Amino acid sequence: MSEWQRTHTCGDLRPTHIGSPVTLNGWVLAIRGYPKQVFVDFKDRYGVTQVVFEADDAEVFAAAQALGREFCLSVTGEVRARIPGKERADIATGAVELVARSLTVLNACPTLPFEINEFGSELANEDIRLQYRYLDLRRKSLQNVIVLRHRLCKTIRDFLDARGFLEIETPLLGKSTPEGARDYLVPSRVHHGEFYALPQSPQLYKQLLMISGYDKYFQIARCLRDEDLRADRQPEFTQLDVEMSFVEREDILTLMEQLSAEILHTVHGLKVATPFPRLAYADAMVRYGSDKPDLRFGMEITDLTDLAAASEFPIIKSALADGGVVRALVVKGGAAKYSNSQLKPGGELPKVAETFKAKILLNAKATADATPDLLVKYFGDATHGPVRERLGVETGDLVLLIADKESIVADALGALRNHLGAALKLYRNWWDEKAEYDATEEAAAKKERRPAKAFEMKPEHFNFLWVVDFPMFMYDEDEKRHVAIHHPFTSPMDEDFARMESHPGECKAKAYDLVLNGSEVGGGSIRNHRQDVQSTVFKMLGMEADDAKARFGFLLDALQSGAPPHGGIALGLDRWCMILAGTTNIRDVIAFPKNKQARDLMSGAPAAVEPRQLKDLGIKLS
RNA sequence: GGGGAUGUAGCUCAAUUGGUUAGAGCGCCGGACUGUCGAUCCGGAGGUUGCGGGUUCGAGUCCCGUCAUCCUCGCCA
Repeated sequence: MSEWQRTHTCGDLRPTHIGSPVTLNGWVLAIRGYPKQVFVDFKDRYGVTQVVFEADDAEVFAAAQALGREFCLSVTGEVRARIPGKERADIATGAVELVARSLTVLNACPTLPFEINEFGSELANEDIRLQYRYLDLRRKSLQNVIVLRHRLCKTIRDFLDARGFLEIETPLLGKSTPEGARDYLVPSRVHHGEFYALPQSPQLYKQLLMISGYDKYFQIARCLRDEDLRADRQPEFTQLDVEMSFVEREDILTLMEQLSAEILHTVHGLKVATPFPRLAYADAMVRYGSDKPDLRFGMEITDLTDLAAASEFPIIKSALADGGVVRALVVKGGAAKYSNSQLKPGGELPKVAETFKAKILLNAKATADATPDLLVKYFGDATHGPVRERLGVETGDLVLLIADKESIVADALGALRNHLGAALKLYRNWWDEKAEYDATEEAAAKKERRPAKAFEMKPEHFNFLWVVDFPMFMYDEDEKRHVAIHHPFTSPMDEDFARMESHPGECKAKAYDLVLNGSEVGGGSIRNHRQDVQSTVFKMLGMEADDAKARFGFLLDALQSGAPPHGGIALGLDRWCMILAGTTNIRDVIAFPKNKQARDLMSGAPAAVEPRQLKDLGIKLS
């Protein structure tokens, strides 16, 4: 054993170790120099131990003078009790300290480009932290997330393994199937002019595994999509991919409910109630303006189209004449919370509606002295009463209305509902509550030198919902054809098999989404295991028979070779991690993420390559 | 691809209507301090205000362009 190899971690030492010789390896967190001692807070991912270098040992004392923050060290010495009254209850090793007898600097560290500690000072800009990701990852809170992610994956693997699932790897180099997202392409050196595609998901392979008889499959799979990024989107992301044979929708939903409950229990010690509520897509869109509604708060949307039929108000009249709808949100007690300037065009709320293409956001305050009464103006003398009744308007409420195309009304009111829910604190993210709690509790604990009492999460912080009964197709105005709402391998409902071609807009799919706190955290479907049904779906998506054969011939052939009924789901692991870890930034849950421009700021990827490499590939840049 | 925000010291941020030599905290360097607690006290170094152009007697500040980063809509079967 090398002399520098550790006997314990920086989180291990306790009073029982007093008198023992130990060696610790780790990094310098902080140095406090005195004439007679140097104190070093010594850390690794397990904890922090105070190391003392004493002046009577001239050699180590001199060496300690030269230390800097984030140096990597090996320290050998003796564990001793801290002098009475100097113990610290707030750190695990606080009763003892290590007296250094020898010091090995394993590696020095230059002046830090940013503050690694997240203590007091604000975090540096993300781009500089991404550039030095290896330093940023030394931050305790990032380490916690990385550990949580491991715990999540381990829980999933154990859960599925215990139920007979096999984890099977599928290829990274596959065939481009230009339906849906853009593929990342990989040029073939052996076959000039030909390309592999990196998988957007293992969808086809897992279906083929079902056909091969591996009836319970899962994979924690990397998926790649060459699309523009968002705060919650990376070019490569991870899915828990699951597929089962001889199952129906309920089997998948039940399994995922059990898995979700198991995850919450293992990761956060919470017991969430199952089964999860279910909501039909159509209801979700009308009542919440979203296919992934956040049900931690109410504020449902109310349809007023029928009552608006006689309206003479120009905006409503023209919207209805164009086949549109009129729907409203009631903000309880909102009349006093939103000023007229926040409500007029360009104000806070209309801006939200405008983002989602709504031409105008109508409002009406229900106050005792409201003159003119805008609901009368919008709906007329005869109808404003029934409108008021249906909305349940009370004095002090604010009514927000949009009259427009149905999809616009749903999107805009759905966005407004989310905006209002956040602005009026109708729901709280657990991490926001925790931040408030920590700000007071940790400060108090620090002052009193006691361990901070941990914030307690509740099962109610995690609101699960299934959205089911999605439509099969959606007409794409730009492409002038139907596109699959889920994906083209999804099975229509049994009763819709026969009318896919005659009434595509009315067909529903055996698809389902798992929603957690207003985030889509999973999506799946029962697949087409009959070749004729699959062929019809392709046809409906505008694929000619030979086109379908060229792209998916292997699947169509396989479906005729004893394909069992099958279905599955994919959970967005990164998003799960975000919600469990309490962040809205996907980069916080990935060890080495890309930035918004899909660049790795640390390595510099993507980057130009040697002309020789291009020549090998037969590629000329224009 | 559209909209928005930001860019000033190693880091986080100031700098009045366009007006002296661009400041502070943290970090860094040096010193002090007999047990500290991600210290404290004293001193010091550190800037082509992202880059390029323009307006002006004078630009961190105004204008044009450009680059970078983030947020957002489109997009993401």
